[in-house]
Amino acid sequence: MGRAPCCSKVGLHRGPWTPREDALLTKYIQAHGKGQWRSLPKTAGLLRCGKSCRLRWMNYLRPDIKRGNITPEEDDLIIRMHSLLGNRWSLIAGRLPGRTDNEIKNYWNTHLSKKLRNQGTDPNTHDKLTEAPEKKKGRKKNKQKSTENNKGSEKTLVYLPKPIRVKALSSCIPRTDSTLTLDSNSATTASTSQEKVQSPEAETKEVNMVWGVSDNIGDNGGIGISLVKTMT
DNA sequence: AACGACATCAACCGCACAGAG
DNA sequence: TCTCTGTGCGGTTGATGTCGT
Repeated sequence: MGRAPCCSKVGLHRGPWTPREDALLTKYIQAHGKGQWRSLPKTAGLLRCGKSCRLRWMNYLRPDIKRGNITPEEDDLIIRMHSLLGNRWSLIAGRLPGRTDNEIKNYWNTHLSKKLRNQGTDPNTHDKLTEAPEKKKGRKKNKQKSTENNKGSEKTLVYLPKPIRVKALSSCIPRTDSTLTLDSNSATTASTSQEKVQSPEAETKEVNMVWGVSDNIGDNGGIGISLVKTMT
């Protein structure tokens, strides 16, 4: 918003989408399918850049989108997935039917990181904070940016594996939102060599547990994650 | 009621990867 | 092998809503 455009977007509409633009985009995708984002705006009659169209569709217009009302179960799942995967929002979103990476990212930044901090857990490392959780009385005076928040936890440096792209993720981990049931034991497993998360959602009902995580970067750059569950 | 501070979230950006030529 | 194009991701911004004084 405040930055210079990455490509020539002179004459293109920016900012919030209007219902008319939404309708145009939806209509076009319903008729032609998604893809070809670059040329889509032109053919659909939209004065937007392709990226913007894609984002709008993926995050808000897709018919299978479920917005708001994140359940405590989803809450818990997000937290555990984040402890395993870090800020790999798209991977986390892939495990939450109808949720988008953007929504989860926002939800994490606004709610969950705060919640964890109040519980005395470092939202970045998921370790126990040494200092007492900050007591919030009313609203804070100084607005802290997320980057500054990260600097605050500079005591314990944790080297999470560098976020990697998982090739053809959509085909490996179906985002068909029917594959995951939060409270069932028949959870899906990611069965690729690059990403293997052993159905943490299967244990959502366990309350007092500790997850030990060891991330191994494989030879092919993939992540091997092994979970060690310890009941407390 | 008015104002300022803070919270939320939609949208943007740059970067990296994959595939085609 | 290199370049170009399309796509997807994570980080960040800023408009707007909400709350406290």
